[in-house]
Amino acid sequence: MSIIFSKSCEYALQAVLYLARQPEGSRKHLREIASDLNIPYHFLNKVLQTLTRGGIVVSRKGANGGFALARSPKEITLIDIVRAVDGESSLDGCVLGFPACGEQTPCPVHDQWKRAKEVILTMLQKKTLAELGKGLDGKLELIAQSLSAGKEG
Amino acid sequence: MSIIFSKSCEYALQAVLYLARQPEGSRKHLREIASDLNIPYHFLNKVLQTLTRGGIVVSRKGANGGFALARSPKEITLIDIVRAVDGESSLDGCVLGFPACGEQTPCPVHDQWKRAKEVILTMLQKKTLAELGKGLDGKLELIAQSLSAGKEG
DNA sequence: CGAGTATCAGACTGATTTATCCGAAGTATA
DNA sequence: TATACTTCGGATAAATCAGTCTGATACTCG
Repeated sequence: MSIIFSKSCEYALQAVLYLARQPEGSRKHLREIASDLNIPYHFLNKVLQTLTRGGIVVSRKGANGGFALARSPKEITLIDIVRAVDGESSLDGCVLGFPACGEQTPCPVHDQWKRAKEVILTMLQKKTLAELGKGLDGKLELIAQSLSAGKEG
Repeated sequence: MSIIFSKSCEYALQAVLYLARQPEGSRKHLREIASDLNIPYHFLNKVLQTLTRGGIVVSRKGANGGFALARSPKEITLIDIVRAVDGESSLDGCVLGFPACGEQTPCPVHDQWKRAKEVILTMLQKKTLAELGKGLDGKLELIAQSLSAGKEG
């Protein structure tokens, strides 16, 4: 299982990254997203509902329906998705679980964890979806390929 | 819930840190550890059994029994405990959940996550229990105090 | 309007994690 | 040997997470 993020959150991040790479104004069907990213259809359904309620994506029912980003990929960072899915405080709390850990009574790794957290937060909020998407032109396809290859084998 | 570590692992880290602060050669009862650290007795029981099997602590049954570190606090780092409880590969895998993420086909945050992972690994293996314990003389007691105060209030 | 399509919403199942309980087994002391 | 004490280990329950299913709702187009 993943570190840091729940499965729901992983799927959400993948799906949003996927939508960010679509031409602006277009919509993608749940069916297509799930199949391309190899995510269980019904599970992704719920995740996308959460993202819709969270204002990250917009949805449209019926024929010609589907999902699209609610805002431009230039205005969304990964932390927005994490907050919408795993909640606001998923990065708070003492990493060793001491309930009273804080600046006055720090746990043995308090300062070091603080530094690690900063690196993680930077990772999540420094770049927009647009910038992240650019860096991997063609790579998502490669990932998807090796992915489905692994499924068949 | 915690990032990175399971509840079992958190408890294990707390308990081992606690044992590292006891005079060498002494033993502590499960009852006392659980009460001091405010950890569910029966659950900590299981965790300490795991640590015993993992060679982190030694146990002794019966009167005058209890738990103690298997080695000197100078020879144990936190990563040893994490490995014994959460398993070897708890820090592996793509943080976004892409199964095919790697050096050839990196996910959008692959390099940044790599850096974060290094910071975390350093945190876990750079200092020994002895060094970690020294830094917080008296502080664990403070933590425990505010902890039980919170329980009563 | 009616048919077809696609998301929405909630209930449901299964797996894993967390937490609890209790009898068995080992140890010290008298 | 008897007794008290403490960990060991398996069974079980509760809670959370992951994944599945189904009917309702909303939209498009003929």
